[in-house]
Amino acid sequence: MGSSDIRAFRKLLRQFERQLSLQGASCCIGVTLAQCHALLDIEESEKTTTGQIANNLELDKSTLSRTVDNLVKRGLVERQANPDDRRYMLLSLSSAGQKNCSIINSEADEFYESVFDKLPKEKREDVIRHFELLVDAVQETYRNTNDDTECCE
Amino acid sequence: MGSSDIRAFRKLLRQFERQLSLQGASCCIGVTLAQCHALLDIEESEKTTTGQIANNLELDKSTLSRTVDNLVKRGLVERQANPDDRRYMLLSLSSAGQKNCSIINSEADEFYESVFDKLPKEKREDVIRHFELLVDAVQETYRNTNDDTECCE
DNA sequence: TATATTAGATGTAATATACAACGGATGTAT
DNA sequence: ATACATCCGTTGTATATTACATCTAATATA
Repeated sequence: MGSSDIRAFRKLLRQFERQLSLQGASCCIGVTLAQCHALLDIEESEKTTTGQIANNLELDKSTLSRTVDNLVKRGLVERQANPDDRRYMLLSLSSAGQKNCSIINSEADEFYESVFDKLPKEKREDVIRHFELLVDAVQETYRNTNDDTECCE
Repeated sequence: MGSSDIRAFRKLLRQFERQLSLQGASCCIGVTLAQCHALLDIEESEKTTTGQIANNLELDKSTLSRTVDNLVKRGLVERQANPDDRRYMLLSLSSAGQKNCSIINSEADEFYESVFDKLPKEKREDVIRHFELLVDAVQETYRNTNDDTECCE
């Protein structure tokens, strides 16, 4: 693993970042990338809290409070105080929200199916498995990194 | 490749997106993610044009015009009209810009070296190679996708 | 020469985001 | 039991990114 390998990898990564941000720019049902992630997060863990999602999405709690506000205004998410501890707000999908998640999921599934169609059949699982290794390694590196030596790209 | 594989992959992808956007949020030398990408783009192809970079970064030309504005104001980039066709602006790094790129590169190199350190030695190249397959497949899918069936995540 | 196209800049508006401060709810210690 | 601390979420405020539409200057084309 010479430094030129790292450079080549980083270049790929930038390209990928651009692809992803392009994708998120205008979302099919008119939700932003963060809103979309929040929706899918809520879908996955019903009765989650605002703070939990802020953590998952690496966003400030104030940002997420407003994101959720918008989702509530659009009628996609319902917010109710947890009766056991009324500081917490429990978030769940409305039926419209569930429908929207279905749309997002089926369109995204379709997109990525066609991505994997472009790969030779025998490599598809390898690509996923190695991607998982990468994501985990990045995750772990973040955890170990103190804020001083933060990277920037 | 069942649909549950796709779902699992998409979840990984969202996690990765969050990691990357976190990383870009506050860049080491105080440039944003797009500024950073623009700098590295200019570094790579000296005497490139504003439009070229806008294409590379999938950003509107007006957005990039302002991004470059900021980089010029910060003294990192120089902008000069192409004498052969004075509609074009040729962009190049100032010496301060070169220095900044070095900083970005060395910090990012360090970060990703430590990412790959987390992987078993024999898998590192595999991870990169498979990532490249993925990025290329996504790229190709974008090219083939008409705007109607755009994905959103 | 007149018109069309192109590159980049600017006006404008929408949006995402973070930080700070605040309010109410719960836990803790004296 | 009361005072203090901590915690969750919201709101005030400021900044920055971005796109679309429009504009200007430069070049190409008919």
